[in-house]
Amino acid sequence: MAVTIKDVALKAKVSTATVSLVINGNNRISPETKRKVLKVIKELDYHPSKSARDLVSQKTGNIGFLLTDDHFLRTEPFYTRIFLGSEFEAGNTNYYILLATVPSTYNNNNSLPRFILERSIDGLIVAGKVPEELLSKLSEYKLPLTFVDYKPERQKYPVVLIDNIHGGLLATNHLIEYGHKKIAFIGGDISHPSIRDRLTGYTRALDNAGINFNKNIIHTISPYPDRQNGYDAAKSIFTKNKNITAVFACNDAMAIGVMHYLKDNGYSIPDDVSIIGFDDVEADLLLDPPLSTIRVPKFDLGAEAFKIMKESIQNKETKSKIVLVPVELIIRKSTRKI
Amino acid sequence: MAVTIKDVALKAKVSTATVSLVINGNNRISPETKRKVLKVIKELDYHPSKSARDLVSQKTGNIGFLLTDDHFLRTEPFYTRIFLGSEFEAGNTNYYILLATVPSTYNNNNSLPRFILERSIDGLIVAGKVPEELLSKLSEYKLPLTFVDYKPERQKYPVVLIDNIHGGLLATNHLIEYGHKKIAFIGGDISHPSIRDRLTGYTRALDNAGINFNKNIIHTISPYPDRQNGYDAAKSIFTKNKNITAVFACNDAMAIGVMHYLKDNGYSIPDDVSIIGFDDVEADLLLDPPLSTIRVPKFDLGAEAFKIMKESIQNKETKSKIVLVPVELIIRKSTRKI
DNA sequence: TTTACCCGTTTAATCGTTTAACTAATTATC
DNA sequence: GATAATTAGTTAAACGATTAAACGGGTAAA
Repeated sequence: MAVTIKDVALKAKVSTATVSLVINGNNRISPETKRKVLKVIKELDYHPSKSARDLVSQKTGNIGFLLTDDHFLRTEPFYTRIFLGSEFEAGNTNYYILLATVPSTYNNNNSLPRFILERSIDGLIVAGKVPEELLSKLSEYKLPLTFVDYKPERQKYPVVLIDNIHGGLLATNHLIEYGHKKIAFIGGDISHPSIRDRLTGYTRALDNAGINFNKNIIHTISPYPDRQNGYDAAKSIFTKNKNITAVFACNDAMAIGVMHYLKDNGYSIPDDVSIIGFDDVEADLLLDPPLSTIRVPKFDLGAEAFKIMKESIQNKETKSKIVLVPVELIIRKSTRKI
Repeated sequence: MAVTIKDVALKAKVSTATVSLVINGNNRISPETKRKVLKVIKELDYHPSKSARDLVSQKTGNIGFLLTDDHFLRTEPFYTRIFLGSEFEAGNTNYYILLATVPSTYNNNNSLPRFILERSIDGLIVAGKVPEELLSKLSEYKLPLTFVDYKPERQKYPVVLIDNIHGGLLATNHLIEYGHKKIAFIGGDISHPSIRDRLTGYTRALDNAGINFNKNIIHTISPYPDRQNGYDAAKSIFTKNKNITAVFACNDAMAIGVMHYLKDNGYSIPDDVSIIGFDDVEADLLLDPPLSTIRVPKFDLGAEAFKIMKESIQNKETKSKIVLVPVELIIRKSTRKI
């Protein structure tokens, strides 16, 4: 059996209360007693039991991390990186992260994750979009929440988001600085907030540079921003417009599709067309040429969400602030000056 | 304040013991009382507190996952995938995974992870190589251990490993079946068990096919199996041997280096040289040509380790069995028949 | 000298469960 | 019909900490 506070108290000839007070740095204890107790603690290699502490303090030292199963399992490790960022940040603290997934089809018949029902978390990080039903059930608990990469409708909690507008601005500015004027935008579903924001950055950059906005070279009707849709979008844009010199794709997957289309049709990258993506997925470096892009620090998103969660637990306040995590322009070989 | 067992007992007009017995499926309780209690539980939406249960049962329902900090943070997400595999498998059970990293320079002055000292795990999964000092400190606790992708010296615990020998066999057989006889092996430090095993698979396959083992086309002196070393190894082998038709690289990183060397020197892949790697990293698909390889199911490694951990907690036995997780041959475009 | 206060420590309740030991009522056994 | 065995439930201790309240001795103020 492990060493308990009683063993320490006995050996130090004090009460368990005294030991507890020493451990918790209470200054009511005389230096002498404190020294004596600490000595015994060291001798016995005593460490307080977390279970016992949890019960009496009505805290758990755990923070939940919630996402939908499809986000957890999808091939491109976006949300799992965020999760690892939270894990990393938690490693520097006294908290542990507990992970749970909910079905993306979550409805009122589904039950909440076990860690909520059993009260084994002090706060919850929600990553990515989750069903509305889940949110309303969640709000019945007085649990501190923090959202990351998703801003719920009626937002009353802290939210950590990618600075998509700035990213769109950076990418487009980069192309403009390289002398490009005919810059196509290739995006997915425009109703998705992050894609909308990236487009906003794009138009803002054009505006700032006094370049005319040409809606013929803007593609925002793909249902999902994947490689195939990037390929198709490039086809539809490039067959109708002959003098495009640069493309800003709303993410790397689409950018890769665009690259494939261009290669298949005799364009050379970046000699004929410059191209920049968004995300900075691992594969970018292996492409030919390596893809310039906007780096999204997924790890940082998770770390930031954790920090905010920790704060809002400790401050007992639920401010609804929005934190934008900065992105970074990564220049590789797929863009060139003209 | 949350609903407790007392609230249920009060409302159901029974003792808390009865409620507890009902929850835990004890058959001493009459169907009638059971129904009554369950009804109240549902009405009050009662869920037992994990903290309280943990304390009294002297279990925690948590399993620790331990690895060194450099393994956690390294770019190629090998161990984090294993971790996610364990997380995934845990999601199907009543366990949570707690993550902790230790410095790769761990020595006796470092303390053990908090979750061990505070007794907040029921078992520990150790992923990858960890310092010997850590292991000996660990063994002072009566904690069930399971190792994954690492077999400690004096192994007394279950170990989950990649079936490297079979992988080497599969890769080499594939090349042999495609008609190759002059097959180079490009590996890193041979003292590393997994590289040694892959080489063993290679030699065994040659043996089975009655092909002579030619040590001039075997490269096992690179300190670390990365891309640059792959490039250099290819240079050293190909400048001295002219009639190599295929390469088995001990991992994909080296294989990519080999591909670069071959391209830089006018070889065409797979027309002049077939090449196969090992690991199946995401980038393989984006290479030109896409790389044939041996798929290592990292996720499965973690899941398997978790399953074994769970079993050995429940069976209270510490068998020292070795589980080999099967690998899979993935044929893409970098290998061809001659 | 009495009263009040401070200081350092202890006492004892508490957190929310589980479970061994007990009890009372019913049923079975001889 | 007396006793034993079974059944269904309760009582109370325990898990290992924290912490409000109580305590007693010493000192300072009245």
